[in-house]
Amino acid sequence: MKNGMRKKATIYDLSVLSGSSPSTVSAVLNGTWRKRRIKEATAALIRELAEKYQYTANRQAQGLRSSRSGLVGLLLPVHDNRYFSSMAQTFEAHVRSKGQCPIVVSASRDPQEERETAATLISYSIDELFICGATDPDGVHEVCEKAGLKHINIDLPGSKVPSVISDNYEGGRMLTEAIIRQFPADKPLAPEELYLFGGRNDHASHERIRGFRAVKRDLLAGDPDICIQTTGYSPNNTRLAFEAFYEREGRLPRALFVNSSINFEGFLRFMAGHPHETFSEMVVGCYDYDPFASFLPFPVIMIRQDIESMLAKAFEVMKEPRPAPTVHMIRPELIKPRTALAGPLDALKDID
Amino acid sequence: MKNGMRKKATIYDLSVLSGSSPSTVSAVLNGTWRKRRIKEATAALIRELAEKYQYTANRQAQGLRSSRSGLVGLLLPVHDNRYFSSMAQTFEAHVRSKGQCPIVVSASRDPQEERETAATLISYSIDELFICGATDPDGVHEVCEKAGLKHINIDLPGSKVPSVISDNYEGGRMLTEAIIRQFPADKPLAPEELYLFGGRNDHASHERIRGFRAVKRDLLAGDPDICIQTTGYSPNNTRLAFEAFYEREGRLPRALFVNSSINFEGFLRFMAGHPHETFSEMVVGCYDYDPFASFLPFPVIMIRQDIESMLAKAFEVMKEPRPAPTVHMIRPELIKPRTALAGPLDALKDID
DNA sequence: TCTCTTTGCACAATCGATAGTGCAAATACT
DNA sequence: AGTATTTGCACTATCGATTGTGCAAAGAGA
Repeated sequence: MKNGMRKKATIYDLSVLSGSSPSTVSAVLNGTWRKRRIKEATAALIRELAEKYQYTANRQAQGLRSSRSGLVGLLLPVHDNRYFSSMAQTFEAHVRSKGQCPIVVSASRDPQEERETAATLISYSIDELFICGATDPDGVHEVCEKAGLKHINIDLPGSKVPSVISDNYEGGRMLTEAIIRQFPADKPLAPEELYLFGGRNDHASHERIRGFRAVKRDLLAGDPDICIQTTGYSPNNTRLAFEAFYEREGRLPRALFVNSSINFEGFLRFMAGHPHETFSEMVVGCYDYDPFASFLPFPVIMIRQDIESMLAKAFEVMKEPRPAPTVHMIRPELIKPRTALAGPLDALKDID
Repeated sequence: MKNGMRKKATIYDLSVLSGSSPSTVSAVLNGTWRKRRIKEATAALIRELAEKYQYTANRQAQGLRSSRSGLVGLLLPVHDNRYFSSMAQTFEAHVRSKGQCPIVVSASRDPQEERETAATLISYSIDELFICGATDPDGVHEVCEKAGLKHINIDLPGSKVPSVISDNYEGGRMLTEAIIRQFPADKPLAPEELYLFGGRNDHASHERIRGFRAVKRDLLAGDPDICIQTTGYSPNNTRLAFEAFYEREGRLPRALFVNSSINFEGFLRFMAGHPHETFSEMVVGCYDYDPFASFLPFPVIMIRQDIESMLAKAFEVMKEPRPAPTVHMIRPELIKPRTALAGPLDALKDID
């Protein structure tokens, strides 16, 4: 085995070594050789040489010629959050199983960055783009459309192409009901004791709030507007909202519906400044699941969005030739307090 | 603005539109035009047309010609964990600021998958590879070396190229000492009451354990071997180890050093099966930081690895022409219980 | 043996950008 | 005016693969 060759082997190298033409080598190595009526023996020889010289196709050349790169993009708001990183993990498995290469990037929930990032991915001729949690899905759509790039929305719906989202209304209902039922019948919750914090002017927040209000009116017979505090998705703004509330009221609400784990982090920041006892009587529901959050010192009810099903559906829809711009809703799951779910990590073999 | 053109504009299109040759267009748009003595007016015209027709260079063609793709790879064990997803987030910011495109993939801590994944990235002619937490860094090294790809190790060191890692010995010491000091002088910890769970036969685990034992011997004057339970990185194996311990001893150790947040998830699974009181008296130290874990019902002391500094150092070393295979150690930070740190998320603007 | 078909492969154009080279026109200089 | 420079750009090969087309040699059929 003579190593040390600086440059990678190409079909031209193998062509010389095998005595066949580059096109023959190409056909053998990309699987189209039967169609081209290449002799089995020729193919075998070339495969052997390819093995010996560790040939791997140059994807840029392939992509240039075929205008398909084998790259599949996932556009996320951010990486460092269990929801989105689980999304990345599951996405990667899907893409790799199709023999393609995942490329996951984040665009900070900024409409312009979303469009520019999409454009960058397009310049690499990615084959498909999954747009997850975009602030402006239709803006990204335009960029993709113009480049003839197939794309789909996840988590937040757009209007031009199919979307696969969590059933936020139903999830909001489930979570609200679970929060209310967490209180014993002899100390029931009053309507003004259940607050929702977080979220902003996006579809997911709207639907969750709609579910929240519906159940609240049903079960608690009341729903004061003051109980909805949309703080955006910034942890710090969320913290400020809690500080303001606490300042005003001298206490926290008995029950809390937190719009996302990112808002929950804002709550943590508030917690850091206040003693344990402040929280001892409260119940929190959070739309998103995080294993550590599930074990906090007060009951935390969580909603786990069914990432696997959402992505499975998205990949399925992606396979259709010209899918209608339908919104597919996937029912999320209610997770009771103190629950440690298995995740993608569990698929790993662990040696040593 | 006449839209609707299916295919993207190329330098040939602009060449026709501008009346210049493709090479002139290319030079103007890639910035080498002054060197080529192109008239300012010609350049202006071409730039204007490029703007109008929304030209963006085809990176595959560029890459094929120049054998540089503008892609920079990060190889992770897994995505869905705060440590690695923060790594991805910070990495992405660095790469984007250099005008390149990040490509983050995971290889499940499996040596063969690590090598194959590196090979895949190489087939896309990535410019650099950051190998993070690889089980077999030197195996990946061989693949990169053979392809002439510049690379560096992060988190776990290799022997052939530079590595930037957390100072695990010092971190292990800091964490152990903090755990011990968490106990009041009148109820001090005995050597056999402090256990370490998690980790395996890797450099990071070894160093953390070395730090653990050194401090334990110093402060507690004893260090029984039984107190080290290496369970690997699987949450489930970790849970089993705790179950076994509990079965045997009828209780948990008073103090715990958990090797990583992934092992901590195994502890969560154990917690799910046991009532609150089981943990009320204990102190846990975890090597890794997770904001939610920091607020669990018992004191959790955490180590935050300094991801920003590690990556900053890695990118700095990467710039050197032929860096020596040194191991650079970055001191991690001790995080006291109930601490919610700001993260990369805080850089986001939040509108609405 | 001679035509007809099938087999097996080589040739050459192409994808979109880059960079070395060469050459006419414009300008400078004597 | 005549030569020497400089300016401004076009030409062309190249990166590594894909694919439509063409053609010689081998085999089949009469």
